[in-house]
Parts: sequence; C-alpha cells; structure tokens
Amino acid sequence: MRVTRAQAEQNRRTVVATAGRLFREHGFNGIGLSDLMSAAGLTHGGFYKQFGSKEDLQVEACDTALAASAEKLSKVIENAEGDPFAALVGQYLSRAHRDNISEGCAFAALGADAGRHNKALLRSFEAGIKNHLDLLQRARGESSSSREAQNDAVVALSTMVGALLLSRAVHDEALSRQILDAATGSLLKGKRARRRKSAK
Amino acid sequence: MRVTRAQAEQNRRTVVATAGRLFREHGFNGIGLSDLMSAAGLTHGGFYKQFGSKEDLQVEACDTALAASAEKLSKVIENAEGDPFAALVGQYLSRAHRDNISEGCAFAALGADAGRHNKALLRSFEAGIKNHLDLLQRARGESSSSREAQNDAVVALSTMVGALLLSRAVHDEALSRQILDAATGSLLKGKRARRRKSAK
DNA sequence: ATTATCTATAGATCTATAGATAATGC
DNA sequence: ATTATCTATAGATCTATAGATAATGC
Repeated sequence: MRVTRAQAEQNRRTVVATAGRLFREHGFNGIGLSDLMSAAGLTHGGFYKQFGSKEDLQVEACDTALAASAEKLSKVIENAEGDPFAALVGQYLSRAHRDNISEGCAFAALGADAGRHNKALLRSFEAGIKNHLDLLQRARGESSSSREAQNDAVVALSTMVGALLLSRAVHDEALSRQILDAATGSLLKGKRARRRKSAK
Repeated sequence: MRVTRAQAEQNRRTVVATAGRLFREHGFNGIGLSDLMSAAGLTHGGFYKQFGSKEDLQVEACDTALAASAEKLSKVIENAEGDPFAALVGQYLSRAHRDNISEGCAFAALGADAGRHNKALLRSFEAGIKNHLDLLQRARGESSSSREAQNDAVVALSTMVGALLLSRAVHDEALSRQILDAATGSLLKGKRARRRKSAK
C-alpha cells in the first residue's frame, strides 16, 4: 500500500491537478472529496494525510490552476508570430477555451466563489489577478507600468473574463460566438487606436 | 397551519426572493433547502408542495433576480439626469453593488454555474443576457439595433460583469476600486469616442 | 373537503477521523 | 520503524417524501 516518497509527491500533485479540473467543472461545492480522490486514482481515506481540509485544497488548486494559466498565456506571448497581445486575446476568447472550462481560466470558472470561502482563497485570486495584469502589460509591450497602462490591462482582463463567462451562460451558439468575437474586436481595436495615438 | 391562498402565494414569492438572495450569496450548492426555507420563515417540509425540485427553484430564482436587475437598471436609465448610459454604468460598477452580492447582478454571482446545472437554467441566463443587451442599447439611445450597436452592448456587458466579478475577487481595496473605476472610465470613454465619430 | 404548512424521517452524500495494512527507508 | 494508502465509520447535512394538523374555502 505504501509507495515511494517520490510517488507520494506525484500522487499529491495529481490530486491538486485533478481538484483544479473538477472544481472548475463542478464548482467547489459541486464535487466531493470521495469522487475527487477517486478521479485521482486514490481512495478518500488518505486525503487528510496530505491536506489539512477541503478548503486548503481549494486554495492550492487555485494557486496551481492560475499559475498554469499564466504560464500558458506567457508561452502564447512568446510564440506569437505577430502581435503578442492579439495572440493572447485570441486564445483566451477562443471557442476551445470556452468549451474547456475544466482546464480554462479559474477567474471565469470560480471567481464568484473567491469571496464565499476563506481569506486564503481571496489571496490566491488576488495574486493571480495581479500576475495576469502584469502579463497583459507585457503582451502589450508596455514596460513602463504607468497608471494608464495598468488601467488598460484591468479593462482588458475584465472584458475577457466577463465575455468568457457570458459566452458559457447562453445556449444560443450564434450569440455565444458574438460575445467572444465582439469582445475580441473591441480589445484589438482599442489597442490599434492607442498605437496610432502614441505614434503621433 | 393552513393560510389563505393569497398568503400562500405571498409565501411562495418570499421563498423565491429569499432563494435569489441566498443563492447569489452562497452559490447554488452553498445553501440547503432547510436553511433557505427557514430564512423565508417557513419549514422545509412544505417545499415540494410549491416547487418540483431545488433545480426548479434555482431557475425561478434566477428568472426573478434577473428581471429585478433589469427593472432596477431600467429605472436608473429613466431617472438619469444626464447621460443614461453613464448613470447605468455608474450604478453597476459602484462599490455599493460590489458589496451587495445578494441583491446584485446574477451574472457575476451565478453566471459560472449557469452551464453546470440543467438546460432550463441556461435558458434563464440567456434570456436575461438578451434582455440586458437590449437595455444597454436603449441606454445608449440606439434605437436601430445594428450589428455594431449590438456588439457595443455585448462588450459593455462583458466588461461590466468581468470587472464586478474581479473587484469581488481581491482583498486589496485599492485594487478593487481601480478595477471598478478603470472599467467605468473605459466604457464612458468609448462612448464619447463613438459620439464624436458619428458627429462627423 | 381541501390544502398550506408542519413534524418526522428515509436514504444518500459530505467532511473528517480511526485504525489496519503493506511497502518503504533507515 | 515509519508512513502512504486503504477500509470502515462517525456524525452532520442534503434532497425528497410521508403523514399529521389546522385553518381555509366551498
């Protein structure tokens, strides 16, 4: 029954990753520890040897999920052939992302729950938000983090999260796509306008 | 124990209104029928004489909450002294709204759960979204519902919902306000720009 | 007689814990 | 000897139902 320490650490990471997916898919209260541990290939009895409580796992799962999102977007920026910001927005507001809630943005999937649980969860989301705002500013090539640049990043993140959430909250596929596309258009148009402005 | 039919109907409405508040505050799975009925001043035994299931109540509570939100925003538009759109955005992205999740926008509070339950809930949210999009176009004084005007409304709603959600997902009050204010500024600036454009 | 609400409870599920087991790691 | 995981279970809570009760409405 006992496994090597390396395997135990791997199992722990699997539980955190599985929790990240299942929490995003079903909500924190929509999945029980028993089902969650089963999905990770373990039984629920061993849970409390690795985690203090379900809430602790929620925090750790969000930390990991948000770090993974930032990492993914970072790579999109690095590998972008043209405009990195356009590449980032295009990936975030894609149908693939909309249809993959379990591995998608935790703000859109669990953001409303951030304030409903403990303060540690709020801290995790806050750190994730700050990290994503930095990422957006980098994507826009703004090294100087002026107040205006910060505000632009805040607006971009708000529009992205809101559009993704709304695109998932409708049954009408045409409307869902309109939401994704209109938000994309607005974000890219806004950028072009600012570019022209600063080019003067 | 039995009450008049009028009282029974009133009790039913109280349950739906209480559910709307408690679902927004705790999430659909964060509050049980027993506590919910208690909060409405009843016992949980009578629940199934009035509702088919908890999911049915979720749908009815969202229908009612979204209709109430639209009604409230409609009045903000009507009573606006200056720009109706600015008044609407100002109310939506206010600290009062941020701090009053239980009576606030259901998209920001429960939108992520719309796709997690039954299709009736998705239909309720979709109808609410379409209704709110019409409202935003009216606030902007756009009687012709061109594709561009629709897209503008979609972007405005996305930014508003995303900013409200994110403003609630941070502990840092300064950042929370920056999110609300930056989104407000962007939405009002966008409108002024379009006005100048169409005035040409 | 009907019915809105109540008390009580069934059966499932949830978080958390206790103690057994079997393989690791000293 | 230690410990990662397992089986089993406690106690709370959840949705849903059954049957009693008491007031309405015919």
